[in-house]
Amino acid sequence: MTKNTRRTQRGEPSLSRDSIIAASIDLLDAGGDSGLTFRALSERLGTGAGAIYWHVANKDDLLDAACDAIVAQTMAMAAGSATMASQEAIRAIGLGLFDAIDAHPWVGGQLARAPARMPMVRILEGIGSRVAALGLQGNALWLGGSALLHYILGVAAQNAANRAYAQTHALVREDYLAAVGAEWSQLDADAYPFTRGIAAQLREHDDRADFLAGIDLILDGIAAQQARRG
Amino acid sequence: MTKNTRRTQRGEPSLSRDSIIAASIDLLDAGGDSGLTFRALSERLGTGAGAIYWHVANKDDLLDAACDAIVAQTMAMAAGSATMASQEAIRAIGLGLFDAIDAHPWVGGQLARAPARMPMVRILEGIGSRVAALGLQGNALWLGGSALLHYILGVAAQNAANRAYAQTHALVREDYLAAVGAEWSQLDADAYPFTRGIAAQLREHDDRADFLAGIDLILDGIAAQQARRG
DNA sequence: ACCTGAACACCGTTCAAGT
DNA sequence: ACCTGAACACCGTTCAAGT
Repeated sequence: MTKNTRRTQRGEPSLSRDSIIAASIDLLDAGGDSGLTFRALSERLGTGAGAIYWHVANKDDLLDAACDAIVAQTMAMAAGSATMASQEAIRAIGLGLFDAIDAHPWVGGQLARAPARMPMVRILEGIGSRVAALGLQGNALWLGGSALLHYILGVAAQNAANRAYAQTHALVREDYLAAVGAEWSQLDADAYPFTRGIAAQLREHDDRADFLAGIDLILDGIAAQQARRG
Repeated sequence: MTKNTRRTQRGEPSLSRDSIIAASIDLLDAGGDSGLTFRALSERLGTGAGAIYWHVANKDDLLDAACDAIVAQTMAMAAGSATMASQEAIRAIGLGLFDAIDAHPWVGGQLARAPARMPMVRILEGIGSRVAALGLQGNALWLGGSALLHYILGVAAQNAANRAYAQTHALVREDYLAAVGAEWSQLDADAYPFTRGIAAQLREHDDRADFLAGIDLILDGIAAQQARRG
């Protein structure tokens, strides 16, 4: 993610798709979705806005490539564990993604926005192949894989949104949760008994542990249906 | 959703928050996220852009209110069935939301973007109270409720993103799925065996049935853990 | 082949001025 | 109290012109 130094060797292009993507990731990490603009990017790279369009098609392409760089790296690390049991491997993939989105919250939003593209395919492949190794086939395999995928993407998007909201309103996690908890406590007691009841748990909960528990719930459901089919 | 007729009674404000929200929903339904602008909205309402700011705080407020109008109506309909078994009620809520997002795809994106706000609280309350009725308490209740919530929001966001992508590229569902399937079929056979294998199923699958199967998977997982706890 | 940078057609939001 | 509409500070994207 080092700053691109222009035309380091004579005749070589001063800009490359990779350096543009790396700079984009830096901007997104620093300022969230609104931190990446072609103006900020061209200033950082020391070029004009038009030059960037020679290497990327448009902003969607750029966001997709930035997201894919993070996801590809994350999946490569999580997949290194070939000797793991399938259930363990699925948890490892989930946690790897969780931590990656914790470090790069904009990735969660991008995964929710760009469906069926490479980043999602990488996750699908990682999850799906492990579900297949569990012994599922045909429709059960499809359903198990897509349930896990959608759950993971759902948590990713919500985490990203929570982070973005807190950042926009200049709140740290603690204060953000306290504010939401306070709001929920003031909901109408007849209409929102459940939400009022859990408002207190909001402050103490551990996103990462809860995320893992959700994966286990789905894995248990898969095992139960598998046992029922015999 | 009828066009606001200005100053129908003398002295009455010609604009109202409700009429602004209704017009916003129309624009979002017709043109997706990019269909809602203050310029399009003010033209449709026959006012200036500044007038709208007297009734809504900003665009986020407007999007949130539009989303909440749809979700509130959906939850009110799904909650009408008080005699249902809890598991049935959870499925009914899920399907109600699925169909609402099918009719208003932008709602899925908005749910992913605005965390812990009223639309999400309504869903949380509907789901959580039914999970509580299943007999869960304490941490198990929290985990079960949030797993179902995240799964539902994850599917909602992905469906919305798929629809938005297809609309932007002027594709009908069939052609969109065919295009994605074709892309997946051309992935490297060694790196993406799973994804290549399910590319064919992509065209035949039923989003709605798959969504329901995912809910059942989580409900089965909850039941299995409940049985284990005795 | 690659880059420049001004220009275009948009945005959300503000605000003095009106009624 | 409510509305007008021009103005402001941005966007992403294009494109003639340069090297």
